[in-house]
Amino acid sequence: MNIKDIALLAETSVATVSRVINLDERVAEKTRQRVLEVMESTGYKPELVGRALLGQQKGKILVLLPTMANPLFARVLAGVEHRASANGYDVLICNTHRDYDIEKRYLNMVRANQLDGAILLTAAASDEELDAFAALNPLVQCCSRSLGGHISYTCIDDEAAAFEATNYLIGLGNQRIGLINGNFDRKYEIEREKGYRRALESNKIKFLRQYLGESDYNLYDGYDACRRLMELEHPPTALFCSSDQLACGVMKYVMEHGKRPGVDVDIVGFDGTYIAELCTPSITSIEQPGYEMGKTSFDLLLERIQDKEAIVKRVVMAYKLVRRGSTKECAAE
Amino acid sequence: MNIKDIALLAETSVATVSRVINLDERVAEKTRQRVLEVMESTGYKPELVGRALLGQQKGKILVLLPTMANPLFARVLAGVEHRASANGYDVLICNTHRDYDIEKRYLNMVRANQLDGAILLTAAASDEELDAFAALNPLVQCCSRSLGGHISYTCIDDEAAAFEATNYLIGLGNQRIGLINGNFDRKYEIEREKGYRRALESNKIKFLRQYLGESDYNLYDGYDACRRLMELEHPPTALFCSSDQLACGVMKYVMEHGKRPGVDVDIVGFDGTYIAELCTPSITSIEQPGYEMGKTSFDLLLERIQDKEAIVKRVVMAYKLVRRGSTKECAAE
DNA sequence: TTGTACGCGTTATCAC
DNA sequence: GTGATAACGCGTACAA
Repeated sequence: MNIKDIALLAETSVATVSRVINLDERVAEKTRQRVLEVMESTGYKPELVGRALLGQQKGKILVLLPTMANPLFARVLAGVEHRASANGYDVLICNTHRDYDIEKRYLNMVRANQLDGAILLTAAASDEELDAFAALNPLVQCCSRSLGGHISYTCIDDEAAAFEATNYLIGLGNQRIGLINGNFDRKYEIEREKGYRRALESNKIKFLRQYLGESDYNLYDGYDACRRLMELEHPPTALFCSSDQLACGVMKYVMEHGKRPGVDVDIVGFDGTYIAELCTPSITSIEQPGYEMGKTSFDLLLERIQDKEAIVKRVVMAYKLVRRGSTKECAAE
Repeated sequence: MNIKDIALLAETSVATVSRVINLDERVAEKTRQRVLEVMESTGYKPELVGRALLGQQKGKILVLLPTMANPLFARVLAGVEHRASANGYDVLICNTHRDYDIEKRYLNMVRANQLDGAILLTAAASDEELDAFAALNPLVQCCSRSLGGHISYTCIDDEAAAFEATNYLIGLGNQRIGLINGNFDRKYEIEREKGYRRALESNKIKFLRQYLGESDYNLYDGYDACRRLMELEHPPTALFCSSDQLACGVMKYVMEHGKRPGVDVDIVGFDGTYIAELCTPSITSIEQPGYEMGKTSFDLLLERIQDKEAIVKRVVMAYKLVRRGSTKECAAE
C-alpha cells in the first residue's frame, strides 16, 4: 500500500495525496476529504524510507552512550528527550561499549541520512576524526569534550570539580587521600586527576602514586580498588571516586571491614546519581546537572541541524558538591 | 558520492560496482580490484537508505524499554547485543516511558521498513493491538508476556517467583508481610500479587489489603511506601518488593529508623541487579536471568525476521531466589 | 487546483 | 563478465 494506491483509490494523483499528507494548503477541501477517507480506511502511513531517500528531515536523532549502567546517563537522556519531544524529534539510543568500531557504525547512520544528528557521550574516536565528522554532519558532545573547531559540547569543569572535592576532604582533616579513577585515559579522567593533584599541591601534601586506584567502572571495581588501597601500610583515610557506583563499592568494602563511612573513612563519589542517595549512609558526591546538560545538548544539536554553519558553542555547566553522610561533617544525617 | 560516481571513476557500470559490494562471484578479478581501489580512495560507503527502499534487510533492530533506570534492562540489552552482533545486527534502543503514543511511534519504524524488528519490554498497548502488529511485523516480548497467537516471548514465571519469595519470608517466621508492587496493572505485577496471596493462603495467613504498598518505581517510592506500612498499628515484619530499587529505598527507611535489615525486618527485592549486591547489607532478591532472556529474545526475533511464518515460541526461564544479608538466615554475611 | 515526470541510491533482471 | 534499465516510495518543479 503506497501513495500511488491511495491516489488510485481516491481518484486523484500522487501529487495531491502527497500535498494532503504534508498539509499543503492548495488542495480543494473536497479532494482532501476524499483522500483522508481513503487513508483512514486503508490505514495507510507514508513509508519514511522514501522520504529519507530524498535527504529530508527524518525527525530522529541518536544518542550514543558508553554504557547503560550509569544512572547519570538516564538523566541526560531525559533532558534530551524533553527538548526533542518539544521539537518533534524521536530519540534513539545506542550503546557503544566504548568501542571504536561500534561508535563508527552508529555514527554512519547519520552520514547515511537515516538520522538528523547525534549526541555523543564519551567518544572512542580521536578528536581529529570526530571533528572531521562534525564538519559534515550534525554532532555534539555531552559530558565530555573534544578539541577541534566543529563540535559544540556541554560538560562540567572536571578539573575544578575534582579540586573542590579533594580540597573538601583535606579540609575535613584528611592527609592521605586515595583517588579511584577510570583507566581509559579519557579527557575527563585526566582532568579529574589534575584537579586532585592540584588540591594536594596547594595544601602542601605530597602526591603518592600508590594512592591511585584504577577501575573499569565495573561492578566490583570500587570494592577491589578499595581493598588494594586499604591493604597499604598507611592506608588512605579518605577516598575520592570517579563515579557513585565506584563509591558504593568502596563503602561496601569499608563497612564489611568494620569501619564507618563518614566516621573512620570519608568517601566522595561523582555524578550525584540516585545511587549516592539510596545508599546508607548516603554518599557525598559531585553532582552533575545531567538533565540540564541533556536539554542543552539537544538545543545545540538542533542549531546544527537547522543551520550547518551555526556557530560552535562550548557550554560549561556548574556542578555541585552535595554533602551527605559519607563524609564527616554530615555523619549524623 | 554514490554508486554511480564510483562506476564512473572505475570506468565500469553501477551493476558491476553493486556486484563487487555484494560479493557477487561473477566479476573479473581485474575489474574488482579497480572498483575496490576507487571505493577505497573515495572512502565510499553504500547508502543504506537505497537498500531499505528495496525492502531488504536493514541490519537493525529496536529494543523498546519502559525506562533506563532499572539495571535489569541493561543486562537484557547486553544479551540482545551479544546475539545481534554475532548475526550482523545493530541494536537501537528507545525509552517509551510506558507511554502508549511513544511506543506506537517507535513500533512504526518497524512498519515503515526502517528496522527489521523489535523487542518489547513492558508494553503499553493492549494485547490485541500488539498481536495484530506482530502478525504483520517481527516483534517479540521480553520480561513480560502478551496473550495472542503471534508474539513470541521470553520471561520468568512471576507468580511462582513471588510465591517462593513470600513463602521464604514466612519460613523465616514472618506473619505480617508487606508487598510493595508497581501500580500499573501490568500482567507481571498482577502475577506477582497472585503469587504473594497464594503463599499467604497456603500458610493460612490472612491477606490484608493494608499491607499492599503501591509505587511508580520512582526513586523514593520504596522509601515512602515503607513509611506508610511501618506507621501502621501492626507494621509488617517483612517486605517483599517488586524491584531492587524499591527494596533499596525500603532498606534506607528501615535503617534510618534504627532497625536492622535481616535482623529486625526481612527484605526481599526483585530482579537480582547490582543494586542488590552493592547495598550494605546486600539484598536478598529474585534474580531474573536478564542476559539469557536478552539472548533468547534476539534469537526468537531473528526466527521471525527470517521466516514470517516461524512458529511462535513462549520461553519461560528459571529465576533464582538469591539469599543475602537483608533476610535473617544470612544476616551474618 | 490538479497532474505528470523526474530524481534520490540501490539491487535484480535480462540481454549481450 | 558486463552493462542498461526497471523498480522501490516519496516529494516537488513544472506544466496544464
